[in-house]
Amino acid sequence: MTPPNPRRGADRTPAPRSRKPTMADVAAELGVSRALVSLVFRDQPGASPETRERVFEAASRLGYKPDMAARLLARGRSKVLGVLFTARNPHHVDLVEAIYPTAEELGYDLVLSAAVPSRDEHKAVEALVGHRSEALLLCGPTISEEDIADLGARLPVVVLGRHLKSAPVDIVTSYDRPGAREVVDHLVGLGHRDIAHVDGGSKPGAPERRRAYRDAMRSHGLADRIRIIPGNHTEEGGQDAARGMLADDAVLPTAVFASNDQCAIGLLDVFTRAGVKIPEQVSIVGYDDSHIAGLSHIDLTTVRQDVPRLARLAVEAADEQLRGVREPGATLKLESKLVVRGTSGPPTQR
Amino acid sequence: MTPPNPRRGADRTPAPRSRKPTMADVAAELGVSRALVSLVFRDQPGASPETRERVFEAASRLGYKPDMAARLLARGRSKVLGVLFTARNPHHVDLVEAIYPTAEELGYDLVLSAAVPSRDEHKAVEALVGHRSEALLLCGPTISEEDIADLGARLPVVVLGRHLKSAPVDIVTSYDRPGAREVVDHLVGLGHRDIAHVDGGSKPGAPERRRAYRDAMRSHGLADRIRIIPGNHTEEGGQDAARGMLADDAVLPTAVFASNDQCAIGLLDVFTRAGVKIPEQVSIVGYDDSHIAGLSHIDLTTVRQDVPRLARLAVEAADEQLRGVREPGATLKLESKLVVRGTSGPPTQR
DNA sequence: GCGCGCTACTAGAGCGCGCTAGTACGGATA
DNA sequence: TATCCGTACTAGCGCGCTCTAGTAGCGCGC
Repeated sequence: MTPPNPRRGADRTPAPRSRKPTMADVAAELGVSRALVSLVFRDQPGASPETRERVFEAASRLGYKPDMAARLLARGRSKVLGVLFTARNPHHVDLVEAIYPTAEELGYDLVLSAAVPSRDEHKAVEALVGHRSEALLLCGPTISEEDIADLGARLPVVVLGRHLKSAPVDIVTSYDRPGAREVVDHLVGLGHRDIAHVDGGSKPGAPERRRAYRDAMRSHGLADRIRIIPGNHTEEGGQDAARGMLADDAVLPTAVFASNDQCAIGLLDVFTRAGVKIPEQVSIVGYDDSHIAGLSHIDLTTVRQDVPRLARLAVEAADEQLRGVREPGATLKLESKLVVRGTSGPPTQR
Repeated sequence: MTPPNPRRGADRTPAPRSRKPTMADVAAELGVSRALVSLVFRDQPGASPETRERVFEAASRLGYKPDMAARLLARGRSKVLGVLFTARNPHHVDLVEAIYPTAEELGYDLVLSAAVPSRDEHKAVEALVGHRSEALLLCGPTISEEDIADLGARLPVVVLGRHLKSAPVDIVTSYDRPGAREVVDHLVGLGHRDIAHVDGGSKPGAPERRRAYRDAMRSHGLADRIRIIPGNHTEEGGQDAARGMLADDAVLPTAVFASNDQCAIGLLDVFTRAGVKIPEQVSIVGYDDSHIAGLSHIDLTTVRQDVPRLARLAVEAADEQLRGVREPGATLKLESKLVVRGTSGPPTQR
């Protein structure tokens, strides 16, 4: 007897609750075979309507629920999609919400795994793979491109909101250029010329937005006004950037385009607190239009990504890879568009 | 041949990727038994250090990862905790973040299931059970007490942040009375007398907070100033309540105590937008101290729940139930405390 | 020299289910 | 009556793993 498991029973039945009923229990109850019960629960042809009725009745009477783990194991296909997201990122939360309906429609079950401070993305992804996800949907993953490529070699992977040079995975994201372009157009149209950009470092989407900002500024003849302030995609990043700008001897820009909404909110926080009037003294524009941006108290001008379609395309891409109808490596891009709210307005004269 | 599955192979191997290696592959590679590989991966005694080394080496060379589904099936204990949360609720997100470390410490794996608009809590819970969760942690569940009791009869359940009269489940929550008491004390101390409460209807925690507000008001001799405005635990709830108060002919209260942070933020939104100065004209206090409340732009005075301890106690409670060391039905309550920030201040004279 | 206990390992059943390849049977066709 | 077909069902293997009950081999004391 091995010390860690003195008695099988003690470990197998943790609480004195009644054992979960299985398919065999239902079959025995009705005096039929397991296979028949299985047919009924899989909604496959081969059982008479009366039998189906009886099976369902007996099952609910016994409290039988199909066991996913066994089902996954027995089926070649698990029909489970693993979703990695960052708990703190409201845009990711929006994506997760939007992924559910399409997944259900295509017959997939979802397993979520959150990257949180105490648990990095590697662990989160391992958990998903371990739970037999057939494919992975990664919301703005920050792990290295090599790691993503390795994952992509093992199973179908769809990356949301991040560009990759060359990984055997599908990519679903928004065009950054038109969005950033619209932001700069909007601000220039309001009369701004000193438009700074707080970037997101190397976070997903950030390099592209930075580049798009630069291009848009140049095309407005504002190349000499390009000002990029290092930041990242968190409130803290925005706060730090704002503090830096306030401490700086140089005058404040009249408008700041942040790399995402959280960063913009961080800017908003520090500026408001410092008595800087928004948008009179400084206009602020974010990116993502996460649900938090629309709150009227925040009321952030931002670039809306088409979250429902992003989510739908991502799930469909995963499904296509799983069905083998095409090779991985597709890149799908959606239009995004400016949503003007209260944090942007014409600059006041100095 | 059944039409839905023309060829087994076609359905079994969705993509032309190489089959996932199994324990048998690792064992064959080394010329040992599967059981030995199993021992090594479970970190059980009975294998020599050299063998362990060789097993790990071969496993990583082949890209072997243990298959959870099979492991869950074979093990009596799955060591999986199912966590239900509401994606949109930042306090729930905080809880999820906090649950991970303790779960890991006690050797549990987590499966998350989000309740989102298109997918109610019943479905989310079924998914958790189907994925073989041994126990359920429910963050502020809104399903009926009967449903929770039924769940509790099937497997260990721990409810966070909601009181229940009589269900065979563990409850981990905060004392509402001292928190609400502190809020009212604080506001009264600042000079407020017209302190309204926007409640959360029947949402988890709301009835208790409402009652605690009433009691606190009474004990300050402000029974005649008690004013309860129907709301709920979303931004929209707070917004509606604020609009109602603004439309009302009666004068605004000088302070509003909201049933949770999201509701408070909704109030903040509408008031700010209507030109009501916060906190000069109206002080606003929330409840939960979710990470969003601390943003300096929101800077909400609120009641902090001890999220890390709540999370730890919840996981420990689930573990205790699973180990059978006690019957379910325990109620654990933690202290919570007021965090004074910028949305509360002395009332101005009228 | 023999049993003893220990370490290092293996055989094989079984977890709950899905799926292929059947069988049994009633009725239509030849 | 023999053949064929379709419907309603069943037998039993196998998914990848865990776990109990072993066995083989080795040094040890008496």
